[in-house]
Amino acid sequence: MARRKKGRTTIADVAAQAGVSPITVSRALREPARVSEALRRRIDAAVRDLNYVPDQHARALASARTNVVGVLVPSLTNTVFADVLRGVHDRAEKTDLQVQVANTRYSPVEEERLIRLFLSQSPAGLIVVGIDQTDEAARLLRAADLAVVQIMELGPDPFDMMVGLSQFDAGKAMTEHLLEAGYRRIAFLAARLDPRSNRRMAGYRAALAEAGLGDDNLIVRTSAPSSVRVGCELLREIVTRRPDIDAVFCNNDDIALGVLFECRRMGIAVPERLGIAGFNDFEMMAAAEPPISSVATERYEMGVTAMDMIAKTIAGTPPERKVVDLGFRLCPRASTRAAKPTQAREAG
Amino acid sequence: MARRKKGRTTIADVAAQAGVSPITVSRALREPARVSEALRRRIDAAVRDLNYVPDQHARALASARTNVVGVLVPSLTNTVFADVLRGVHDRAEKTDLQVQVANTRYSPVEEERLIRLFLSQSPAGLIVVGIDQTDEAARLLRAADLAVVQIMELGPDPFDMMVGLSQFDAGKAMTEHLLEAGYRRIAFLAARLDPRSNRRMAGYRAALAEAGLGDDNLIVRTSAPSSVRVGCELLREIVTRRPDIDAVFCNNDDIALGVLFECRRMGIAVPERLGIAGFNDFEMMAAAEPPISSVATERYEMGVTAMDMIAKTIAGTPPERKVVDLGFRLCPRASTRAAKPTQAREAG
DNA sequence: GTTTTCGGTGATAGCGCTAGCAATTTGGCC
DNA sequence: GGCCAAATTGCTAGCGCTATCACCGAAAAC
Repeated sequence: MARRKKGRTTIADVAAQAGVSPITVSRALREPARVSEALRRRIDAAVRDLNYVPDQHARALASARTNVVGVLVPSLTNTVFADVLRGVHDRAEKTDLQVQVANTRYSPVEEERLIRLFLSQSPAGLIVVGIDQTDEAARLLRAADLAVVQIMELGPDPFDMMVGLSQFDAGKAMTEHLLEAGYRRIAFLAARLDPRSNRRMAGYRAALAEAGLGDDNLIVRTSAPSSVRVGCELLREIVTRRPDIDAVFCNNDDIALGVLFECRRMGIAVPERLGIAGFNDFEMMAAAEPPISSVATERYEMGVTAMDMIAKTIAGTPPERKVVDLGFRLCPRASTRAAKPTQAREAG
Repeated sequence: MARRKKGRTTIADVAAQAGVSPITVSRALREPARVSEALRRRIDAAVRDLNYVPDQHARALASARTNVVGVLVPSLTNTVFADVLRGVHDRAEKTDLQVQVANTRYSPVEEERLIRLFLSQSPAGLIVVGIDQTDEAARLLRAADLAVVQIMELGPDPFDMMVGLSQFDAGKAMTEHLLEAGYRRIAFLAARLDPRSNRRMAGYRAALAEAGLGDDNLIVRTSAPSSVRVGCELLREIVTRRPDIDAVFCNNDDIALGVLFECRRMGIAVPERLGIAGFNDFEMMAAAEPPISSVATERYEMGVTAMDMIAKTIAGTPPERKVVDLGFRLCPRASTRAAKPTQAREAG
């Protein structure tokens, strides 16, 4: 919308009011330590008096640096990323950093395009999800001189910083929990598999293999995006294909919820006849009837930490640890409390 | 992150390559119609050749206008707003507009602060939720020369543009559905009430009053933010206080889900002993057992439309209709199919 | 044929800020 | 008391782009 910003209060106005040169005001604002106490006070007063707000565009143009942190997420509706974004925004609010979100739609190619787009605007930092960027995207990020944080999972050879958890370990831990609860024929239900789901599934496979119970016929997936309805459908599919299963490990809570509803519809007793486990530990899992076991992850904290690492890096005091493992928390609930006691380990 | 953008390809590089002046390139990019066909082609080729990306900061500084659209939402985790934001982002992607999201945390004061902050950066447009801004915020928005869209609900005297639905009508419609289904003692359960919830509740009250069934003792609320667990608690509270209720209209789907789970725990038959209705029509409602009645709203479409209105306004071709009613859709399901047939209307 | 119009293009002058260096002041030291 | 280093402040010159006005040639009008 056109319009000269006629009235805009500029740094020159502040300088005049404080009786100093504009550049001194600029410094007082950016590096207070380099300006004498007396001037700093006069300048601060003038800034407040005039209600001065620096023009980010002029600042960016002159300094070739911005206060924008780009965040590339695979989905804007998935609660998992909404939680992360809340953390990112909350932490950003305490700084003068601006958050710019973009949606990669789970496509590495789209992600690369967006990384290029962001880099052309010299952001102060970039937050990307996971470790499966395209080779070219990885090259660009490594070459770029900015703060980059990879979130949601951990991996070797980070571009720069990293905060997440081992999806493999988490998937394995839940599977081991099911085994210990006495379940033996544990299916894995998943909708469209993103890289993190894949690693959770790998954890599931590893646990079953170690118990001598591996069986790829127990895995059911679909290419549809995840939803409660898909959970219903996946349950129908697995009980048709393998009526002998005694538990399902759902790749996420939406699916687990759908499974629970479908069990109710089909008259399958949970947890006696079928154990149900989810992943993410959405709030509803504990409130369900029966409460559904899940794996809690520190999503909000992940967003906060990622932003914190970037803020610290920009401030010139990079975080001590460049890779942070936020872990996960197994939340066993009634949905996996099988009749049989813990005679686990003895394999089946 | 310091660093001169040394290599940056500028408009001058493009101009040189195309053999024209920089200003002509600038025009070719912004108002292609004003440049001759021949030059436009040469310039487009040069842009592609050099991989030129305009510097948004320089552009903003020189023109005193930006391509930023601010979006102020009350919550970043509420799925309702996540849906809207997805629409906003999707539509923004087709333009060169950038989306800047901020969280008001349901506080009008915080909203006013953020509006001030945004306005100081002369955004191209602003999307705000609802019609309950502070007087000062309203004054600022009316005075500002930019595209403003109010979303989620409708009301008299819009600042500029508006896209939403009548929350009152939606609340009333669902209540009338419950009455027609034969329910007579219909409770209203709500967590922290935002202005839109309040208007839905007003619709509920109006419908009951018209049926001669009004009774404020049927309303239960809490100041806690909404969640499934809160739904469980609210159900316990209402059945203790009023064991005679035969249906609950939940202010949103989270609560409805909690109610369903708690009914199961307490052995209350749904829909025979108790009808359950929610609001928003989240995907899980149709998949639940029994499927839960709800009111669907066009949240994604609302985000798309709001952004579209802004894009059109900025392009100089404002939308024909400045106020768009996207309506709602009643989704009756098994959870409100009471035993008694439709002998409604006759009041009770 | 001259003037008016006008589509198309270019030259100039900043937008508000900061990098880089110069100038000035202060303080410490012999 | 003079000199150098450090601390403090200011000047100059843009960052990359666009608003504004000026210009030019060709079609339209007289």
